[in-house]
Amino acid sequence: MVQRLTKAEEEIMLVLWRLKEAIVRDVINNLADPETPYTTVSTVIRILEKKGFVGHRAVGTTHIYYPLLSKREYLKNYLGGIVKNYFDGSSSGLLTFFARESDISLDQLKDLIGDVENELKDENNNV
Amino acid sequence: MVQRLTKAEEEIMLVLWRLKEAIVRDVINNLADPETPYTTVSTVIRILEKKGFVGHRAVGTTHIYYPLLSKREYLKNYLGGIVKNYFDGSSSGLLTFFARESDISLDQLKDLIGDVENELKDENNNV
DNA sequence: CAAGGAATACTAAAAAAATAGTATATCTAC
DNA sequence: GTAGATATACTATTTTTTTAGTATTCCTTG
Repeated sequence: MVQRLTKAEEEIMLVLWRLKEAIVRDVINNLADPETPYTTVSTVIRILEKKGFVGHRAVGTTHIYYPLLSKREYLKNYLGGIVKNYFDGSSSGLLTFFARESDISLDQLKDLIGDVENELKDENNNV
Repeated sequence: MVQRLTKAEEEIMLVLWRLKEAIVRDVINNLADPETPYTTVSTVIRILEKKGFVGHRAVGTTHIYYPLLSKREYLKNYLGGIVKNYFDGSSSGLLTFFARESDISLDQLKDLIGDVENELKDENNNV
């Protein structure tokens, strides 16, 4: 099972997921604090690489980093853990909580279900 | 904004949320590993207390601990952070992802929406 | 080809988290 | 009231995370 990202790791992974691939400089430019020292970011990326979250290919002297674990896969695990720990493993438990606590309105919720319904149908037809 | 729980803290908070209140021994007995040394658990609880997640009242020499932050409140923040970071702040984004990736079926989803709808209506009538 | 710039590697150290031992206080049972 | 059990406080160590400085390599440009 994939381990959880730390705060610093998460921020960097979010950038990598967004950019698909990036050199350290790109990552820094996309952080909340672009003043973060180069070496700080570089270190965290190398830790991510050691943990298997990130890979790289070398182009000359620079490394182009990219996620080895997709955001989707990570999220699936992450949310799965939350469902397991906070909702007794009940997916519908999370959904109910979410519907009630989020700022989403009932109408939006209904519309959304329609969308989801359509998407799921499409997916089924494709298989 | 409430900070995120660490792994060890989370496991203990989940027990406290479940038991409503507990002494250290009760917490230990409800951990995945009930062999965890007393002092280890005690230390984490005292850290949780320092951070404001937990309070206690003394009865003789023992402390009865209880959550100061409800599971609901914590989850709201926690999921809110996930929505913000992973779904561009879009609640419906999480919902769609969740509906597609979880093992919940479309029919279950529809039933569930009905339930949520009813619950939301009830809540509105009460206000 | 030498100087400067840009990149990563190496190293390190502070801070936080996780784990746990020892000391001390207090209740209980005799 | 003393022995034993039980509880927390205090202290400490290891590991992980976070942050960042210095060294080195390599490309580029004049």
